[in-house]
Amino acid sequence: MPEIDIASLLKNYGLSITDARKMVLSAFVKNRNALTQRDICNFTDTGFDRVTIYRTLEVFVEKGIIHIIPSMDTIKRYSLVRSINNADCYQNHLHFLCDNCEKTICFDMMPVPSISLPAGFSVKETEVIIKGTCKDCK
Amino acid sequence: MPEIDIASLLKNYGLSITDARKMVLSAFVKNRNALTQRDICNFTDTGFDRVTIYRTLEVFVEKGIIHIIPSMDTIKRYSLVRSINNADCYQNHLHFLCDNCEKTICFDMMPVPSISLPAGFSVKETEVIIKGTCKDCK
DNA sequence: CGTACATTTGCATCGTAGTTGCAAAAATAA
DNA sequence: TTATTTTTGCAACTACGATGCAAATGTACG
Repeated sequence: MPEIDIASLLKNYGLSITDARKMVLSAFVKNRNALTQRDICNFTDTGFDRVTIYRTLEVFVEKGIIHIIPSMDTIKRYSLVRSINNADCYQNHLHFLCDNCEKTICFDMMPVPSISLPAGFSVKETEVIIKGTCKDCK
Repeated sequence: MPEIDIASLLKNYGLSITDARKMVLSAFVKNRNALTQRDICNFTDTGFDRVTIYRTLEVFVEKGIIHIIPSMDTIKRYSLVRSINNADCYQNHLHFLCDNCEKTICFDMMPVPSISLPAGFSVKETEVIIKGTCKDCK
């Protein structure tokens, strides 16, 4: 039963269990792509208010359940945090942006090569955005 | 004389030479960090209209003079295209985001390791965003 | 150098993503 | 079940960015 998993997942993150949160979290669990507030409102078509979705996404980011994917336009995109952290606990995220279907596909399971920076720069997180054509569009 | 360089640079890109374009381009040439429309309006304090700056940035992106840096918020950030393209003409961009001073620093001169994706995905451009603390803030 | 045409700029206006305050509703704890 | 805390929904607001159009500026050519 997925319902139970979602609810206990919320509990594990120290969040109270509400219909909106269950809905948003399962949207991410079921979907490999990045999601926007609009995606979530439209796709599931449950009648939650925009503001509720915004606030739910905000809380999920604070708790480290999802993260914001850097993007070129002015729309915030989110995806589940599934990255393999390396020995130093840096977070690495890898996403693919298809310039045809415009989907953002998560490749967090793939290793991101570490990049050495000049002295004095400390690294907390690495985001790799690869642009091109995805396998469904080619 | 920097004026002349800027003007001929515009000409080389097939653009007519106007005060607004000279101002915006020199802002990028003089600045190693990423710039927003607001940065450009505030920093130089020449009285160009917001819209003029937006349109200038748009034209510069089309001509390949600057590019949009993926970001986590809803503000568009731009920086000069200075990347070394590899043999296959992929564009690689590397930027550092300081979580203290919030500057976006361009490291386009550094090589970006190539990442192999599953079959069927073709790569046109790679954007690497490294988050952490910059050398001035540590 | 001055005129004619093309391009760019500024103003007003609009669209939309995201935010905030507050009262009602729902969740948690006792 | 009740009391307290948290979350939700509504309304209103902010800010970035986009668009249409007339005035101003740039370019090309005689």
